[in-house]
Amino acid sequence: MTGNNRKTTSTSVTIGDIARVAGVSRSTVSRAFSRPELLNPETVRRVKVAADELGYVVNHAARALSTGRFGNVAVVVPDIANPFFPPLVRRVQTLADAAGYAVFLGDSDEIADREANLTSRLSAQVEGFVLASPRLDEERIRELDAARPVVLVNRDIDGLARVLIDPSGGLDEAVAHLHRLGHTRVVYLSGPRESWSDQQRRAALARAAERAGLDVIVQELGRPSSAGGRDAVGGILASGATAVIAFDDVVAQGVMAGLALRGIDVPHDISVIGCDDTLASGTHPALTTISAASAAAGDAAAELLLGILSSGERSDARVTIATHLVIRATTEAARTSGA
Amino acid sequence: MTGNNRKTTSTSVTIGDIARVAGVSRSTVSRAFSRPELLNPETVRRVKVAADELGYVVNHAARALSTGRFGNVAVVVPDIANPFFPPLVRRVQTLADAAGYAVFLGDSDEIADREANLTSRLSAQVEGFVLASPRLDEERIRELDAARPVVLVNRDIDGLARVLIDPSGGLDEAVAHLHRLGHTRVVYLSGPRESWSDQQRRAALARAAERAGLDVIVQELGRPSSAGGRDAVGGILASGATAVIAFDDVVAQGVMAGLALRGIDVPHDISVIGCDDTLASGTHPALTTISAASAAAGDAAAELLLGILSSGERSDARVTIATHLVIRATTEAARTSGA
DNA sequence: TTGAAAGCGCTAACAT
DNA sequence: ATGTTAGCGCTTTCAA
Repeated sequence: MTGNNRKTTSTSVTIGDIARVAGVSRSTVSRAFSRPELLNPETVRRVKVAADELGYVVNHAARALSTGRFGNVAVVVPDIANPFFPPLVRRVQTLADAAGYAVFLGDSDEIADREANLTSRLSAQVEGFVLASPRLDEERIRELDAARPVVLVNRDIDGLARVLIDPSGGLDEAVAHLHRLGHTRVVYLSGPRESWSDQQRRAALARAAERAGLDVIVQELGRPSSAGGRDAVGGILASGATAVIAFDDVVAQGVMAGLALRGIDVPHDISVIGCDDTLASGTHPALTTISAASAAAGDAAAELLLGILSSGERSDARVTIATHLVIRATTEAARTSGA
Repeated sequence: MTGNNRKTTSTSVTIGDIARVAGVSRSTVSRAFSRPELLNPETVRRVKVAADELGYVVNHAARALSTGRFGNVAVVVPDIANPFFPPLVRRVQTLADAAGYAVFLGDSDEIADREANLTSRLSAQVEGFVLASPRLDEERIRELDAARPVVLVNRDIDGLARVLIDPSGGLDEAVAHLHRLGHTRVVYLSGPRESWSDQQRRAALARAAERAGLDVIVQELGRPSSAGGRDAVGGILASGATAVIAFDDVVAQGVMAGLALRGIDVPHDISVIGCDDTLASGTHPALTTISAASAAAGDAAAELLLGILSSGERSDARVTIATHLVIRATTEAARTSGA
């Protein structure tokens, strides 16, 4: 009853088919979609009716070939399974979609060369990129940007559009918090070497600690993972520190698991602070952490990119997102301090 | 010193340019890339040299237009921020990439119509789909599959390729476990109505509970979220149940948070079990849960799709992934039972 | 307001 | 082993 079982030939309906059905030329059909204001409204209507009667969907490849515009953007991340990224990806997908773009996802697995492959492969079919925490060297990023506009997240390259989560606010508060609680020595569990965020965090922490007269020991970790955090507890314990600040919440969670395994109580015996606030209060005890608002970063990045694409003008905007300390249960007065 | 600063005209180099430089025809250049075995090795070499001297990168749109093949696949999920999906997406991205496909990501935000939009928009530029936990009705999925091969995850549609995580093993064990501990009444916090997983879980739980003589009360929840779980504790408490099984770990985590807020101890006062094992031991207490291996599901789905694409033959494979109970700390003997 | 014609960059018969 | 030719589906001058 509902209607006509048209020949839904799974093979694509073209503009020519519509033209035939609607009794107009192919250019008219094309215009009905791209510049309907140039046409007689009645003609537009006829075309549209014919179009969805036939189940027409545009062939983006053909359109792209003709116009040079693909209607796609790409977002590439080092590890989509790292909880920092999904909210970010989600926002750029949502905003891009609303603006009519489809989005490619690239996961570089934290390795720069894979990222290079992805971006060069993708650059042939996207309008622009959001590169979140890229591991690529600056030169290759600049090259990419020369071909297609790039918006960076957590990477600060002069002249490119970027959104930066500034850890210093949160880290200042963390250091002050720890200091107030009587801690005098803290270990920082680092992230990947290529990570801008890690470099920022190291530096901000060093500055804040210097001011507060806190001792900070940096322990290298590489790929941020729960297992990495777990395996780091030996070193942490050996350092004599009473507090640890981890590169991110996932690592912090691993540290807590490792500590628990050894029967060491958090926060009684040792305080721990994470970064990114990706685990909410889902740990035990609830993790004190530094906010990171990855969804907000995704919004900002998407807006930047879409702005560039619609205006056609590059941007060297540098938007900065402040952080703060979220105090939960894993920090408390140091036991072993005060001799 | 390193060399020649060629005219890297960010505007694309074409096969014609290479042909001119290498002194061959355009078809020869094309063949040098797609079927080099048909050419004189020396010719191939000359072409390749010219190609990367000019910085050539293939125009996928043009290639797609000509061949009908895009070299892209799409994976669509209801919510990339739900921790079940990232590992899955990651595996399909990795395997697809290895097979030479780029991957589109679609996030339907749990809404069927958005999913429909995404898939129809994407179907014009992909070779095939992985639909993870689709919210679409069967008819629309079949239509999509008619146009492009679809591999389903956690959705069981006859005749389509699908990978199914079967909750019954884990749920049987969960019920037995609860029964053994003396629980007699358990509430099940449901997931989205359109979710095949939820339907399976309800049914499997009902069967297992029936066998064990356990009382199960289903409490509807809709979109699975931590907040939803938190808000459900009122109802849970009112039900008089001593245990709750949640649709997924995120919901379970919310329940635990809500319980903690009211000073109710887990597992002393009430036991809780999650699903999917996405939070590892990252909760407090560590969550007893039902395994789900989303990464494995991603592998299976990717292999299925790539198999279909390379063989050119549809598949109605139905691969099933078993689950089991992972006992951690949130389950223990019922206090309030036994009158 | 609409149509005709050319061309986007590539591949694929079909020659040679 | 290589060149010629036509055409994928769409947009876009240019004419009418």
